[in-house]
Amino acid sequence: MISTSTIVFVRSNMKQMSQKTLKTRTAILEAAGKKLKKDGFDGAGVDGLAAAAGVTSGAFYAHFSNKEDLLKEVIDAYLGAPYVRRDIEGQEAKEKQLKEFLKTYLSLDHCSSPEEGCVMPTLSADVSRASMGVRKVYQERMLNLVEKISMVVHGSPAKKRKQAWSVLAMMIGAVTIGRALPESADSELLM
Amino acid sequence: MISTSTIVFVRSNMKQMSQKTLKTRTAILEAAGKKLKKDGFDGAGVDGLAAAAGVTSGAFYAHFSNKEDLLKEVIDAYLGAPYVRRDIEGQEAKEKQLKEFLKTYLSLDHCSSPEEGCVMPTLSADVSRASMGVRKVYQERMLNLVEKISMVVHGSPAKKRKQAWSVLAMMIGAVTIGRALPESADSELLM
DNA sequence: GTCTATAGATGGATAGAC
DNA sequence: GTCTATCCATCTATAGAC
Repeated sequence: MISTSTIVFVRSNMKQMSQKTLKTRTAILEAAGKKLKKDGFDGAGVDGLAAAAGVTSGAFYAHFSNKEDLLKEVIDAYLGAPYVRRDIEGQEAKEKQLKEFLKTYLSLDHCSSPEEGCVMPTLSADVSRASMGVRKVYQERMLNLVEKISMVVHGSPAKKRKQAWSVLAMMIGAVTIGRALPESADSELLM
Repeated sequence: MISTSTIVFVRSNMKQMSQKTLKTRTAILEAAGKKLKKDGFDGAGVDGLAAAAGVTSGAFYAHFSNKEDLLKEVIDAYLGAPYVRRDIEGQEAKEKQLKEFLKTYLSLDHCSSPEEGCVMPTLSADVSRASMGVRKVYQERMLNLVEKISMVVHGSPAKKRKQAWSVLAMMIGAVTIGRALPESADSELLM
């Protein structure tokens, strides 16, 4: 199976591109991705997204066909990417890692910096208003995450998946609420 | 204590207004609120919000000082309003009502119609980007909900509140995910 | 591939007639 | 209080120079 960090840059339908081109594309993807998470899909303009990467809209449209295309690629590249590692062996070690993961995820730090944080709490509502192409990629990444999380929890296969979905839901909901509340009123909400 | 349905319309800082004025204001609040939930704060324009209530932007600005003011009032009026009733007596009846409530909340129906549904999943991300005034009202309404939910669950007072927050988080997260996924891929996510 | 410049549409908000 | 009309800023996307 191909790793997440690879599939970000190499897709079957992607034309050959030079190292420099790839570098610019990646820079836009990263900087614009942060801005997208911070300001929301409709809150960020293409000019601003491009400027975040130190380029102008002309360069932007050389790499992405439109703003929604960027959203799709951001989700494909970053949704759940850094959080769950596959290389950990043993049930106990996996559970420990999930707990560590949750502790980081449900933290004031994560709430304070949406631009650095997870894609799900900030962009899921935008995905629900986006085209089917975006939602398909979202689904693909989410199912990937669910599969990984369900490998850690207990119960029958169906129960495990259901619980994995619940864990994901709680993560997204908690961070969403934590960010909407003023200051650190969420001390009892987080872990 | 004053009831939610009353506080919607009568606030201490609100000037006296005729029945007709109040009726128009309420119509905008309701119709524009639905549109806000459907399209997001930045996705809905003032013209469109007004048009949803059958008026124009001129009328809109006679009732709300700006778009963010509408967001604040929508949250004040609708966040959690119809879901938890206070008039139910007895622990058992309360638990039963919470279960019924959750069943409705975590349903395909709720996911399919954001404009008719709860404010939290659609507008929380927008609140986190809004001014402190909006976030304060959001906090007020959320604490109100948490208090009601914590009256139903079990454990020590601190534990009860913590669990109430968890329930809320899961509700918001589940509906958010359910709406972002394509079609009914969320059969195992919902209840 | 990236820039500047711009087209064309829409955004929030105000002014003045009624 | 509500309308029409409008100002001005910003938006998405494209065109043409380099």
